[in-house]
Amino acid sequence: MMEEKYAPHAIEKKWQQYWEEHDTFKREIDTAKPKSYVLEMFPYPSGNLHMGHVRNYSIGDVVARFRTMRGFNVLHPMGFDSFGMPAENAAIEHGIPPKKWTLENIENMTRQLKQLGLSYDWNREAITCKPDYYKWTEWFFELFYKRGLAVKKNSSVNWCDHCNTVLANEQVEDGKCWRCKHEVHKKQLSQWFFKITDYADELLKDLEKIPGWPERVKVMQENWIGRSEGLEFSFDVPALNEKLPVYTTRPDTIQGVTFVVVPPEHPIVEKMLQGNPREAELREFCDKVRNTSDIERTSSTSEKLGMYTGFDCVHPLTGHKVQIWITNYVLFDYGTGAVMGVPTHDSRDWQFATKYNIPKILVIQPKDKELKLEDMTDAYEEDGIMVNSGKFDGMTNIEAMSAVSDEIERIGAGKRRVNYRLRDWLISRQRYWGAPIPIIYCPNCGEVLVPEEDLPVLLPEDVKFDAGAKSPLATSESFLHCKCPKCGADATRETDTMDTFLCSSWYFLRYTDPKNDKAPFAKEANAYWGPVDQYIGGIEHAILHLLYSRFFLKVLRDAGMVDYDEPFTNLLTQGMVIKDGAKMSKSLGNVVSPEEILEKYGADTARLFILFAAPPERELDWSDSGVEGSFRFINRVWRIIWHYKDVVAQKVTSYDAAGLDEADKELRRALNASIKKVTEDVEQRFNFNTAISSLMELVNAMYAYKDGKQEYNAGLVYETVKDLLLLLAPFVPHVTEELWHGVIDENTSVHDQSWPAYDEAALKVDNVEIVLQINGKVRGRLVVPSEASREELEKVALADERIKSLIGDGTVRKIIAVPGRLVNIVVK
RNA sequence: GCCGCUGUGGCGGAAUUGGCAGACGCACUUGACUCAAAAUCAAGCGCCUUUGCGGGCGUGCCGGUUCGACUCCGGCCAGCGGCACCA
Repeated sequence: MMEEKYAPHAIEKKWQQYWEEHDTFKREIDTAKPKSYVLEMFPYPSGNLHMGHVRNYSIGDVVARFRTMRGFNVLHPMGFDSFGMPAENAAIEHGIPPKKWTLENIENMTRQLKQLGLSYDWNREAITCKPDYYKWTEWFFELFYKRGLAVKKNSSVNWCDHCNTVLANEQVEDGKCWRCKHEVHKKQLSQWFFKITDYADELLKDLEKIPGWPERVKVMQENWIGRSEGLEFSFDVPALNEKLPVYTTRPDTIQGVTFVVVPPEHPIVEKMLQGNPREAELREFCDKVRNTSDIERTSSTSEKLGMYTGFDCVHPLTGHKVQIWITNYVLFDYGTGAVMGVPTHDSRDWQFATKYNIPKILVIQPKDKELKLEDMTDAYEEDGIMVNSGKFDGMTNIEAMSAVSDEIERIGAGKRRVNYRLRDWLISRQRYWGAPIPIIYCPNCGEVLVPEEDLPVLLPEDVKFDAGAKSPLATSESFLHCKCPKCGADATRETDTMDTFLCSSWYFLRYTDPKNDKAPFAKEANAYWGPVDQYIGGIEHAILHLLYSRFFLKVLRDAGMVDYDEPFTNLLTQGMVIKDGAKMSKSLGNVVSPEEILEKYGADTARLFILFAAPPERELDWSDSGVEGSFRFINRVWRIIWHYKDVVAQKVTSYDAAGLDEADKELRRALNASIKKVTEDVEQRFNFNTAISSLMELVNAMYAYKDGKQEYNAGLVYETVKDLLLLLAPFVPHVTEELWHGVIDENTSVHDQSWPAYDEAALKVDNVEIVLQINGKVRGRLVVPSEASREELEKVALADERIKSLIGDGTVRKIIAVPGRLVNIVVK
């Protein structure tokens, strides 16, 4: 039944069809089995899979298939993150409707995914741009709205001129749009936000609850959230009868304050400008600062500029007058948007004060030397002892931090406060291809939610895509106009859509109950499957998707929909696929398309190479001859099994372990060592590369056995062939299925079998080669019984002729014997 | 500037608890098979030195701990990635 030669294409097509017909990967809740939820980040349907996808999904597939064979009920779904700009650009540039473009791409990519032989339960597919999915995205918006977590507010937001839309903070990289790489600038607009900052503290704290995440991802999230503890207090501005609040993490330096700085955006600026004798000059300066690009303005290397406003405020502790300056180096949207200036203990303030000749007061002295103001060239930012600080003098600055905070709180000038770098998540987009925001604006009732029974608000198709800076949805008359659900008056719809990252913040929950039309998912279904046990994807989502999803889940938990705190228990971030030292890209011309590899070698070779070439977290260097090597290995497996097929056909399924000869024992040892290695590498470490190399060693042992034997032990050969196929099955699912049917059992699937167990006793060898060292240098080798004791080892080592002559008349000071490994003789 | 990761043969990588550095594969060399080539099978393959046996050196660099260090400690260097005027 099996062919003599390995023909990947026919085999792969055949078994893909077989799995589909037999629903091999369909999964239902089964409380009798432990569950495991294995998930790979779903793709954006750009049209074609790239090698990064192949790597991501090959890793996930091995884990899913392995865990299935280990007895888990494995949930392994796939879908498409299918809203977003590229579909809309296709419409603008080529006149293709976004829906058509997207669905065709999904079709093509689904075909490619199926060609890879991935063990997905396609019955659970989730496609975010389909109404049966985005209905629930809209529903979640309403849930957040009702919980006070979705709010429309006017603020300074990131705007991309190229994409004609606003962007979330997380979507601005290096001052540029994450998607089109054009420069982003700030705009004052009224937009919808999700209040992720309400969860800032928990998002930070709960990183402790996910030890299964890579440290670096957690560090990135920690930095992004940017928690800091400090003091917020106010300076009185008598001339305006106002208070000017500032935030500091260094309350200990408060007596060193010699100025206060505000950015042009600060509301107090306008009050100081009106009627100011230098109004024109100051306004010109403010405009100049406002017009510098954000990247330039927020770069720490930019020159610090400022102008004195002519206004002073009063220091809350000393009562001294302090000048108020307008500058370019304060961020309006962090803290209170105003900062106290301490030139002696903050490097930025030092630069500023030096440039404008503002006085400096030293308030901290280092413990080991004495600083003199006139000798200093920069601020002293380290710890020390308080000076020039009245009653705080003599304290360490650490003590002064709390003493000053206490004092400020006592006199009622301010309070301790925690601040975050994290900003609220801007979720509205002035784009067409996204889930509509289910809000209606009524002249009488204001903002009104679309009633739940009217969801989904469907995307209209009669729109103009090149509407410029307003949402294309505003160009559809049929969409725009509606009746107020509360009072029936003529009303209009919100024309912005939601950020696609919102759609992808809950898709892993939908997979647990994908066909539900009463709710986004049933609590019971999710209680069985959730949370995701193993999540696999690219590091580029370290902040964006992985932070939003964590936030989403916490809100759903508070709403009683789920009973756990974190969506992804374990996370594996796979490295990039590179070639010739660089990321594969069209412009470099080093792209290898999965389709050409599949055509030339088939899916099994592509999968095997990608898993063998590097450990999953590291970069993978694509090598054409390496692929060739993987193909060769599969052929080698094929030939050795072809060679043994008649022995296997005898179906001798047992043998007497006590009656084995040396060659038999060696093969049996290789088999059991390989089972152990592959099991541990896949289960505990995801070291697929070393798992595969041990399988290569096993195959090499099968070749050695072939040449070293007159008569095969049929039982041992049967066991070896069978177990080899089982061990290989998660990596190369098609060829193992073919061989399984061909030589082991034509009536069952290799993928329905249990993972093989190893026999510890079979790993033992009778004799081992140990190393003889003198002063740590290898000076000889000796074969000894493997259970030889320390004393015996010492004895045989000292009896060795070569060792004896090398010791000569030196004195043996010490002998270290490690059974099974070495004897080290220390000679003087 | 701050934080993180990575440095091992010609190349990808292995060494899981401090115990033979270089598993496995790629490339290369040789042999068998062949009229020949490819494929396959078998053997060799860190560097220097030696006819050979052997000897010396070797995991980015410098030092330390140890009988013994790719592995632990201290100090550097290089490359990559993230954050970056967050007060």
